[in-house]
Amino acid sequence: MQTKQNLDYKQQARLLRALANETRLKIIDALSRGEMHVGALAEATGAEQSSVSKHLAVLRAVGVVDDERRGNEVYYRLLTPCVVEFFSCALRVIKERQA
Amino acid sequence: MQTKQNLDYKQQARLLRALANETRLKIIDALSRGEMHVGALAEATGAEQSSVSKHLAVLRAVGVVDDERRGNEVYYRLLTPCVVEFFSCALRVIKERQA
DNA sequence: TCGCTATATGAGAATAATCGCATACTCTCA
DNA sequence: TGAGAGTATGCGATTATTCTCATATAGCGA
Repeated sequence: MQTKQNLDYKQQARLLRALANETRLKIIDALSRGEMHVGALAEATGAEQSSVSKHLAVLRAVGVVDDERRGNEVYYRLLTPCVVEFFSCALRVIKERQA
Repeated sequence: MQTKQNLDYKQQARLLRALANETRLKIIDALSRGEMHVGALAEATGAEQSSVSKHLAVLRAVGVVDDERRGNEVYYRLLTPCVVEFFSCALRVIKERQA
């Protein structure tokens, strides 16, 4: 029998994989300061539009972001701000490693 | 010029990639309850010894775990307990997504 | 030293992630 | 309806990740 625990590991890994990309981290960081549309995110991250669009799809698939079309543009926002807390831990780990 | 920010994204992504694997999550979870040697981790995770050993190398490379040999066995322990905090957020994201 | 146990490492195959380019889709406005 | 802007998607090439099996290394006790 597949335990509930195992399912959690699978889903957690899936979420972490979604976060484990430099461009997606930049996107999340940008969105942590407020919603943005795709073009602005492309500019903010320095990545191609189609690439940003794909990264956003990954983040949306795991429920980290949300999108809303307004006219021609599609605005994205961070659904789960606690994701940003990840990074304070990440920075601590990185700092400790350097020490 | 490569900014400090960009380096941070790169390192954060590296750390997240190290965490983004089901078996490694199981390992971290097991270690959060106390140090364990490789064989015990293999049994706890249900993965092969050589596989566990490689996963441990990945975690060690990013500074999340530490190892110490005692006789024939090598004991691993979690260096950065805050990593476990990741998961409360992860679970929240997953729960919110299901809602 | 020899045999045994525990762990680590290497090679190769299979799978997954990423990127760039081209193109399709969607909405607005004239 | 047609043009143009903004966004999404499909495809192929490249690179990264993961697994398994075989082998190497390290320490133990006889």
